[in-house]
Amino acid sequence: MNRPPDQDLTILDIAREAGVSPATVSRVLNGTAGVRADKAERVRAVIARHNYRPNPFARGLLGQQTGVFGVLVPQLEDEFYGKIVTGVERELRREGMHLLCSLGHDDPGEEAQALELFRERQVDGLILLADQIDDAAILRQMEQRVPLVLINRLIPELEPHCLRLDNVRGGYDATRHLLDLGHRRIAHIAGPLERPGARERLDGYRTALREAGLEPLEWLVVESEFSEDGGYLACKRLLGRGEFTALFAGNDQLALGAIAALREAGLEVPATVSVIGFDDRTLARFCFPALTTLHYPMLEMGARAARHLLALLRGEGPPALSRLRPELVVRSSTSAPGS
Amino acid sequence: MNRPPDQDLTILDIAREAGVSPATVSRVLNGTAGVRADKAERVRAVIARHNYRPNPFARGLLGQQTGVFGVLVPQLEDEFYGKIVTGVERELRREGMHLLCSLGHDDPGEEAQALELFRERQVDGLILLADQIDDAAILRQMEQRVPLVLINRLIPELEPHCLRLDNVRGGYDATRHLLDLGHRRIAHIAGPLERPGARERLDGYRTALREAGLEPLEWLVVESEFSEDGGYLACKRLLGRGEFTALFAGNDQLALGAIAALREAGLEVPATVSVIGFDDRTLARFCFPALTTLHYPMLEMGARAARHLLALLRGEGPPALSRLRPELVVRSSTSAPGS
DNA sequence: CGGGGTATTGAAAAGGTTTTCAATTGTAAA
DNA sequence: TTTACAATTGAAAACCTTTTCAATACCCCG
Repeated sequence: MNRPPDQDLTILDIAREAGVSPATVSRVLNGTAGVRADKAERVRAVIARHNYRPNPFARGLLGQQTGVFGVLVPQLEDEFYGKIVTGVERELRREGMHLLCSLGHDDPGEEAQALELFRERQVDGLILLADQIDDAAILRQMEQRVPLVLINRLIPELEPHCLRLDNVRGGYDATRHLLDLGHRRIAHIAGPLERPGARERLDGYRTALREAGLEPLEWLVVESEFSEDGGYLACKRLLGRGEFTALFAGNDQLALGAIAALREAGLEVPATVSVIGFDDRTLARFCFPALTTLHYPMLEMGARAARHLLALLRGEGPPALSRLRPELVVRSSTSAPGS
Repeated sequence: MNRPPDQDLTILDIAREAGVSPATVSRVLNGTAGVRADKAERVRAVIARHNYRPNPFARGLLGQQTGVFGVLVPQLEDEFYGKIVTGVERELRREGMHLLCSLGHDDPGEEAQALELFRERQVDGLILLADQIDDAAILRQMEQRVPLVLINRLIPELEPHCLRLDNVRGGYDATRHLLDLGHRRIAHIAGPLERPGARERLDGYRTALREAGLEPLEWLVVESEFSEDGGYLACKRLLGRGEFTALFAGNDQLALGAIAALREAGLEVPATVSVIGFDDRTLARFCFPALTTLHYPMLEMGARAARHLLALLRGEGPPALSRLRPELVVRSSTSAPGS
């Protein structure tokens, strides 16, 4: 059923065997213009018999669609991005599309290189997960009329194609969970605030506090890069500033670092301090104590990006996409204060 | 410095501006045949000025190199494969090569599809991490004269291009570590034994035992798929069979499942039973107790595969590659018996 | 200065598809 | 039966590069 194609047949061979001109075969292949039904059927039969597929290079040379999508992610060492790519791939495979994969390594130059690559290779569409490169460079891509979807980034001009997590909601839910448990003094380790995602989570945190009648205290918030070491150091800073019974970390790695710092300070998690993370990486399930966190639906995010792109390609206009919502996963790192 | 190319210049434009024929430009580009030094210099200057790059589709159409490598991995949800791909990408990027990425989803049909894709797209080389497809299908690829590297798989005909971890050694080192701690009754949860890697780890285990003057006991070994649930069930089976003070799990996930089962049975790790894993995924560092394990150098494996392929492409013949050696990482899940 | 050879160079073909444009066929109306 | 159109179809050009083959330029020697 998945027989390899007979050697390398060209459209000429198919045309000859079907008794038509190559132009007609092409028309059947692309569904363009009118080909008389009986003739089309005959051509289709020959195509199927030999499992013929047009040479992608000849097509590309004419500026046609290439059947390849470009995907840019910062890296693949973190399962986070791997899962997103997996989500993308599953959807695309179904449509017979392929994936040209590039890593940005958190470097604006490499991200730009990747875009250049994608242009040169005439990809049919782009899925970008790039923090470093500036809006202008991305917009320039758009002028090449390549459909494009951004993940975790907002460019106002491209808003309908920006797929994001509802981070405000996530920050709110995380904080709310701690409030519901009875915590009143809740610290927050934010990710780098130049990142919109980190800012949004902070916003959600503040909103939840205010809604509970608490004024957010400046000294309870520290900023850190998204890493375990960062979390460790940030938590130490917090501990030096005053007391708190709960901590909302901007992501799971920060949470792990923070837990290490708390443990080192002789504080028990969650007995003395509750900790909640964000993203729900695999290790959140296995670390000790197992981390309460907000689940980032990575596969789903990738799948949506792919479907969005396919829709654009078909000229369907972007699907109305609500922002994806993170989901609270309660494990063992949070509890009522002093329990 | 990384200026995008001026619109889309063709080799004709370059030729005209340099006052030579397109054939000469082509020769300069590819370093073929003799072009008089001064002329070559002039051409190079024009190429550089416009940052011209030949159209990859026109090249592909002529059966030339495409500058793209195919990479097939089972999936990307597990950081394991993501890290390998990252290692590959880093090396390739340096050479200006790109990555067509396909997932096999542990399905022989999808793996075959991927190979077909790679053939159709005329990739310059292949890096395969595929367990399901049979040797013959892979060897058939080889007849297309595409350089190819296999990771974690041995096909005798392709031996010089098979890049593997020294699993026997790993199994030996793991068991030896437990023996050195003073354990005598050491159980093993093996991965699926139709996988060579799993068999090799088992071999290493047995060798170490024999070397220590212990006869491997059949009932101390169970087989399981590589998953947490599998580890949990396998460990329960072991517990039903008799007593042991240490357990060597075929990989980290198995170890985690086993630890859950041990905990459920009221046995402490490592106080009552020591557990050692394999691979050293991120979670091994963070789970509780932190897992002693053998580190699989994933980035290095990917990087070597890429360098190997590049060497083949340059016709250098395969680098003499010793099998990569896993490294023991001692954490908190192992200790002397009864301590 | 002529001959033989080598080193450079360019013209043209090839590679497989799509698309334009003109030609042909078929159909319906007169 | 003829005319006017629309529906199909095919020939040929175009896309951009590499490579073959023949031609030209250059060099050294006699």
